[in-house]
Amino acid sequence: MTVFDELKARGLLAQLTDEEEIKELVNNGKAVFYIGFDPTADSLHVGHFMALCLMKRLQMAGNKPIALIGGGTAMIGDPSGRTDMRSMMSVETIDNNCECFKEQMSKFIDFSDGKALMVNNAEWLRDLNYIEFIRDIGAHFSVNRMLSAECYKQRMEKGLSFLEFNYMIMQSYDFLSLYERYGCNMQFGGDDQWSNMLGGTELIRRKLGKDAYAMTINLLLNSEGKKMGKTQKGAVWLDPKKTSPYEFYQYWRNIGDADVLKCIRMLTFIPLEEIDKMDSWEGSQLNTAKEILAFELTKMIHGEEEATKAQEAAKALFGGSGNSADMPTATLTDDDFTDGNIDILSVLVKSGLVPTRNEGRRAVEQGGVSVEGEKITDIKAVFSKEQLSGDGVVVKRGKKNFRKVIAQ
RNA sequence: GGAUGGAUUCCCGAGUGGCCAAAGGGGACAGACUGUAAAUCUGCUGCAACUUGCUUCGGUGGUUCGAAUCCACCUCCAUCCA
Repeated sequence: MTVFDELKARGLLAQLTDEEEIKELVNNGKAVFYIGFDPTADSLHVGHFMALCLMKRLQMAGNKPIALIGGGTAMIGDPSGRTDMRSMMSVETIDNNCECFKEQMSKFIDFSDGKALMVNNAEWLRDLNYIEFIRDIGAHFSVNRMLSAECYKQRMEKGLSFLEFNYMIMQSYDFLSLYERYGCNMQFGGDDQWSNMLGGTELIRRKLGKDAYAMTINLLLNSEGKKMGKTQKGAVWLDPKKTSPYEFYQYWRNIGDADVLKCIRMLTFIPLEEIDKMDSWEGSQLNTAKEILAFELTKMIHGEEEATKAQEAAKALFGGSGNSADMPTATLTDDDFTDGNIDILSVLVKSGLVPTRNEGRRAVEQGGVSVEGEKITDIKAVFSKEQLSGDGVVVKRGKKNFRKVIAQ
């Protein structure tokens, strides 16, 4: 099976400027393509992961990826898919984020021997001369046309600043620059980037009279049409310091039935034949599929060892088997005890299971807290230091949140 | 630059002098049911104490025994006119 067909079969492809041409280039390893990443945070998240996978797949097929870090475009902020304006980031934050991105990407994509490139568009964007730029590039854009783009339409209701309006032009200019500098002939990205990407292919045609291509991949949406990879606490990060391997594992383990197979197809490298077999699974059998998904992804991001640990911890908690050594742990120090004792609310707060004592109180009152499997019903329950020493105790809030608490 | 409307707790949105920690909905959280899913039902949703304090309604001052509610100024946003 060719790369192109595989991408298609996995349901990744969304829109393409020229299917035949792209197929040809990609299958023969002749594509030099770029994917842009805006450094809006100090870690990549699940949303970026799809793009990284795509890069990897194409790289394996002999194509050359360029990871473009948007140190320049981040100065503006992409209005696509947003209803409000992005808050402006300082140059220092942006530069710091760029560094973090670089490091994470290097773990995933092979940049050795020029097999892939990583460039930062700050290089050519930040020093642009306004007048020269608008004469040279701006002249090729029609405002009427830009306004009709879907990404701006949404913002016409809430308001769109001139700053953000320029984002499309910047991204188009990126493509042109990469074409000129590195012979980059393709741009890939999330489907929400479609209009920005078309801007680039058109600019290249107008400016250089050359053809360049664009292709978008489907955004990872759940069955309700919402972007995946977000929780109430925010994005699911790839950085283990921001989202622990266990939390990462749990995110996928808890995915809805309707979304499991789609995710396996789109995100993992499991051969399609195997995935097709899972297609007939239903009911509680899907639970196995979820386990596979969670394990595979955790393995890809955090390595096999961490993935196994996360799985063991999950089994220990939910299945009652497996060992508890790898559970998330909270350590209490002497300062946390008064007269050698600590009350349940303090335990909950100190272990990070609840943010405030009020919430802890509520959790206990509603019967959501247990220690070593024993439900706590009294808000005033107290534990002595001795009880928490040694191996510690497992404290649970709700069904899925727990922490091993150990006194030092 | 001018006119008008607006800014309320995570979000939407009621509240126009005391009965307001603030209706209703959404979301989140907890419980029941389950398959660590979905749907449904119940509870709950500022902080802390345990029935009492404290902090909140864009910002700063003011009026008042008392303000989210009235006044002044400021900031920001939207719409229309230039």
